[in-house]
Amino acid sequence: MSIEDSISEDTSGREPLVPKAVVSRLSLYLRELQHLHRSEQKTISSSKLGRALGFTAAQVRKDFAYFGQFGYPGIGYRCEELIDQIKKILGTDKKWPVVLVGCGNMGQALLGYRGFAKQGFDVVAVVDVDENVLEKTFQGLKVEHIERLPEIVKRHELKVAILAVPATAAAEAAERIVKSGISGILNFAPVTLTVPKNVSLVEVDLAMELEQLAFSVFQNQQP
Amino acid sequence: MSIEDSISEDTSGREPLVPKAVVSRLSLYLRELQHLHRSEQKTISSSKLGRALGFTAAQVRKDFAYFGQFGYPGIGYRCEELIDQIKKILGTDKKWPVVLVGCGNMGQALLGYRGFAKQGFDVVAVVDVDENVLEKTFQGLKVEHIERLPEIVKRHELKVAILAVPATAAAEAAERIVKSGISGILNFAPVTLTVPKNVSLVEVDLAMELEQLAFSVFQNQQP
DNA sequence: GCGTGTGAACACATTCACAGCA
DNA sequence: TGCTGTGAATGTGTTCACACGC
Repeated sequence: MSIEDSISEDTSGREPLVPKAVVSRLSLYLRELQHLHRSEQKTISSSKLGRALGFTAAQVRKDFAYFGQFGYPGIGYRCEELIDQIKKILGTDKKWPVVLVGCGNMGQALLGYRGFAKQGFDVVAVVDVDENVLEKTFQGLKVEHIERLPEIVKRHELKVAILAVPATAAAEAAERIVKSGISGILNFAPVTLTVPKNVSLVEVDLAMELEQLAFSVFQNQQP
Repeated sequence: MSIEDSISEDTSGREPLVPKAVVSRLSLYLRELQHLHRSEQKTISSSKLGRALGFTAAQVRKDFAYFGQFGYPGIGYRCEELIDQIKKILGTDKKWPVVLVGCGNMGQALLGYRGFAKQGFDVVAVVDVDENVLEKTFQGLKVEHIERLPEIVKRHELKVAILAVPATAAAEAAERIVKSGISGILNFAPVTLTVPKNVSLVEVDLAMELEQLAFSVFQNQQP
């Protein structure tokens, strides 16, 4: 999860700022709604949507209420309409070109992952420093040297980078990314990065997720 | 993050139950402490540890206080000692053998990821249903048919499975996993799984993480 | 002085419960 | 009747501020 606040700088402290927890549920709602939409389901009530995801009906309604009035009393929410609304809120109604930094084991897997494109994220360039992968082509993209990053960012008007290098190389890579003019980093390296506060950061640490699971299993065992 | 509570069933409602947010920070503390330990740093104060991770000193102290008194007034916390304590709390002071379910693109990457082993998680078996990978060997492990799961679980006394199959196959795979006696699933498929409440679930949806990042960038842009 | 542990105060998030609309 | 939108009440998590130990 993001270390930074998900919300814009609180310069004046007046706006009714959306809680970060709400934003993360928005993605879950979107995923479920897209699933319903594919199943030809036209509308859904807050209680059913909540049940599917493990939330209360009140929470579902309140979450949406932060952004406007999308529901129809007596009916519920129209799936397709709500999908569009959430996408607009998240900013994923438009395509996001992204650059992949690091083309090792994890990087190559992310390149092959079809799930990004489905939500509007297109990997349009790949950079690395390792001789072994430089100039090679993966999924139709030739790996360029990380020095090229500034021009790549400009050329594609990139805002977001996916960082998938070894832990030891992460800090330096992050600095290069920031200097290239990127404003958001999805970090897979198990290191706490320091970035300027105008740059957003989301961290995914797979070992940490397993630790959380281990703890949970551990608890449920001796009740 | 887990859909289930990270905490044991609230059967009687008396224990001072640890907030799930605390547990997720525990993993972050651990990562940072291990980093400090490798840098020969013997002790650390709550304020410095907090600053490194973006938390307040009070929060750091309160988090640890849920589990006991680990600090030394005037000194701080001894890194090595605290590492051991946190590992004991998370349950990662012992090795956790895990089974990987799904050996496609993502599964193979996870198999090659060295970060799991570093925290005590060993992938000891791999299962799938796809003819193309069955019987093949990856990272020294031969892919077995998912039907074998029950005996594999028993043989290695497995508690945890990593689920990395395509979305369409996830629900069925999860059911097989549950039936095989596993009590925790780390799910990489972008689907909401339904599991018995004695089974823990942690979800990692990479597209969702990118959505969160997109939103954050989107906000920071028009201030 | 420095730094922990902790009750009390505060801020934030969730749930309740009901008015109002289709 | 069914379901949304929302103020009020509750519950949970975070920060403050200070007593105490090194």
